[in-house]
Amino acid sequence: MEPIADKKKAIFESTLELVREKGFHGTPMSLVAKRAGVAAGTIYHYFESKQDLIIELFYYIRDQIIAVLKSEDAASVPYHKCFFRIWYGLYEYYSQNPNVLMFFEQFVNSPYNTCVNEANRSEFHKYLFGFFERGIREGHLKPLSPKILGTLAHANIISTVKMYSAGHLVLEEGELKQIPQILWDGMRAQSVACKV
Amino acid sequence: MEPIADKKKAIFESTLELVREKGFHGTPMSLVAKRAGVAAGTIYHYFESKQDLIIELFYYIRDQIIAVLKSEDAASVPYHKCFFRIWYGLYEYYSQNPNVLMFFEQFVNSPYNTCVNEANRSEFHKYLFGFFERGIREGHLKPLSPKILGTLAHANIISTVKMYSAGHLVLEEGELKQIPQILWDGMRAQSVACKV
DNA sequence: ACTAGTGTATTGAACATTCATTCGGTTTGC
DNA sequence: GCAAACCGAATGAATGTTCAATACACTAGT
Repeated sequence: MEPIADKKKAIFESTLELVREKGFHGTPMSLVAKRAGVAAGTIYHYFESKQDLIIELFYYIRDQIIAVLKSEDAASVPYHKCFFRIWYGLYEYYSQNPNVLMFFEQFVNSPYNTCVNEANRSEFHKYLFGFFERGIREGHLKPLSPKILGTLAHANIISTVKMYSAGHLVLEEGELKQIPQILWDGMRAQSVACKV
Repeated sequence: MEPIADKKKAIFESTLELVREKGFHGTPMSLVAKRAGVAAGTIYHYFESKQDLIIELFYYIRDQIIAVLKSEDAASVPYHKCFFRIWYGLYEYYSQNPNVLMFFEQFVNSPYNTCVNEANRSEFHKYLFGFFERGIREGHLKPLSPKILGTLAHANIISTVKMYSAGHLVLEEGELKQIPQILWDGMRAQSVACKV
């Protein structure tokens, strides 16, 4: 994987910022160009069209998120610990990259999402679901579909970050620790004695 | 609250469909008009601008969702039961109105969301958080902020519906029952004996 | 070392199109 | 007969994209 050309990266970052500020429809190519410090025509040297730019950008950040996932997952670490490490890892990443989160959320809820073929979209899911598949297999988690557990976990993280960045969340000491705990308590294999 | 004029409702429904199909930026007023069976100018009789239309539409569906919430919440029903009733109620509503869900998600992740003042946005939250406040007060739920529990619960419902409507979820018998159960197990006040 | 040559990167003004909005006129309901 | 509802072609601004021209990087030949 060769390093991304400077200008290409600048165009990505510029688009990320603008989409957060103004949405897809309020982000003209002329502004993308200006903020990236390039000419309008240059964008079309790297990308076929606006749609192409946005889809490529989606892949670009998808790979970053996968990297976070990989860095926090380790078969040598106890599963329970990995679970929390991944939770915090993604939480940190999204918190520190709010542009990414907003773009991501706008993207997956927009018709662009259907432009991405299944294989590419689920590259991220492959890793996420794999982790939960392991948890089920090893008996740490309730025996549901890994897809379900993975999706619910991710939604949990994302909505926590959104609360935080919207300023709705007073991060009282320990409150941040209890959120992944809710998730864990809900998903972990219940001992029979606990049935209410 | 007087009943909404036929044309106005037609414009709302048309916009809902189109936003799902093509996103905000791919939804021209001319198409909204055509699909609603009205002239372009008529839209401007009911709404000041496109932005106004979209924000009004947001209120329109917000009120529908509040209605679902109210219809499933009843102080006379045991809390635990209400919890599941609300979960299924919203699940059903979003499942049967996928346009609403898509619009809602696009809206809250877009800059339009910042056009809505806090009081209006949180009209829905008022009811949702109120329900969780009660659960905490009565000792059914973990003593976290109602905002946190409410937001996590809603995210849980929404991502379940999205999984379903994306076709990723094989609704094996009982699998749908386990998802709110995960939520409940995570949020309910843990009896001390259960600590692992 | 110098030149000519070749392909890539970059520019930004110009173009064609799209789209939100307007407005003068027409219909409808009372 | 009047006001509100409605129409839809016209308008003007905004925007994605193109393209002819320029700058740059690199090689090969002398």
